[in-house]
Amino acid sequence: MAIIKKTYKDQVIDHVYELLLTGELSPGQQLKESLLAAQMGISRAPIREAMKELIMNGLVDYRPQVGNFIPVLSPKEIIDSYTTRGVLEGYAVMESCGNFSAAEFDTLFRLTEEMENHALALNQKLVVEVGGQFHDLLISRCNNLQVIEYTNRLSLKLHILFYKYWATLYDAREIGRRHRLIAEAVYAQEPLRIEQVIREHYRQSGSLIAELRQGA
Amino acid sequence: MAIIKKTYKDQVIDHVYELLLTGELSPGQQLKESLLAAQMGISRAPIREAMKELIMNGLVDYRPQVGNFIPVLSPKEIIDSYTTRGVLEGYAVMESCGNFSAAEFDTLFRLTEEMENHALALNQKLVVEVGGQFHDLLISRCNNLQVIEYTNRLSLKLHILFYKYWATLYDAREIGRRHRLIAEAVYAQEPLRIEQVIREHYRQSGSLIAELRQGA
DNA sequence: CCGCTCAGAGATGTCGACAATCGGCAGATG
DNA sequence: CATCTGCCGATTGTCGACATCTCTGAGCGG
Repeated sequence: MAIIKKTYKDQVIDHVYELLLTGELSPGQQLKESLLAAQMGISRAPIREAMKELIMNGLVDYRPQVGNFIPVLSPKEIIDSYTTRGVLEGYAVMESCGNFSAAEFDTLFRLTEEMENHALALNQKLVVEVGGQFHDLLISRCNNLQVIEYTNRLSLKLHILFYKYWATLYDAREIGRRHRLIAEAVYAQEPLRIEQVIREHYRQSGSLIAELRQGA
Repeated sequence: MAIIKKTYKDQVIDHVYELLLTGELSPGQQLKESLLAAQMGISRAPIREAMKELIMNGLVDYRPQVGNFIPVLSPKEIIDSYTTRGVLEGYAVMESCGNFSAAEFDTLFRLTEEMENHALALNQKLVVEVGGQFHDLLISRCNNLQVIEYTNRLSLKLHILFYKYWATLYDAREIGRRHRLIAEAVYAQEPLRIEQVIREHYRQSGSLIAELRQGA
């Protein structure tokens, strides 16, 4: 078993993730170091450490001498972030599409079906979870660690900030159709098509989320 | 005039950049907080703040409970980093190639010639500087801030870590040829060709630097 | 009524000291 | 001689207090 060391800083990060996912923190809100420190019963030092990491991942906006804020992303910024993820993930998969085994191709298609089924059953939590597995598998064969690092950073940021919108983005059929498109392109091992379809997927998802967020 | 306030943290960052560029810090070496604090006459707190930012930009490797180290990049990691920059920059330019003015196209070709001339005159410092202007101009028309942010981060990291290799990467003719290829692709406004040529440029540059570093 | 000044509150920035943890070395043990 | 164990020095992790900066709004003058 892998033992994991949890420094205070890491616990703070997890705590803020929770606050964001549960909606206790809203965009634009300030994250006050003293308040967080008091709530968690620790000093401000590890809070500040955690803030730096959150800033690095784009989950917190930092204004010098003023404070840390939950970012308020404009529609364009949302689309840009998703588009960028599409660029990175598209490249990662394109570059590594020859590394997949037959079993992994099968898994891709199986996950697609699972997602569609969970969506039909309106089990949105499982849709998101399986969706995560799908994309994790997609980039798992890429050995360009730099690309993977940036991809994962963006992925985390978008997951935390827009988790709640995922469930209602597409209906069940559309979810299946979209991911089948990706899986088929990867299976066909056509680099250009892979990049194109993944980029398009994220660009459209970003646009939809931007609209949803606008309406809300 | 824009007034800029230099917090200690920012000064520490600049200081470490200097140490890296002048070679006073070598890959693998540890950056001890106490030592840096003593040398700069400040406490460890702003040092730690600066470390976080350096870590975020990939200029420092962080090992929990152990310390901060100048990264030792393997040849593959060097190539991966340059490849990733090519992917990001390629997309940025491809996506914004329609936004350039006629004057900016002219500038691109002019900078290319300047680089070649400086290279012929063996003025390597100016080659690097004009090269920076060339690439800054290339991505200046991109309005996807997320892509620009990642591109600039990677750009900074590679600049600081491999500045000293740039000068001897290519001979003068090759520098001219390579950048003319890029400028022409942008001028032609052919998206696919732009991405392809920029990716290839960085992939090859990364490979060469990896070899040079190996030999040294 | 509008705009400026400036003091106060509250936030971040910095400090020096203490605690927790890691890596290596000496010595014990088989 | 090889290996394990426990200690030791050094470095990072955390703390509470103080310094400095920003924002706000009350008061004043035009």
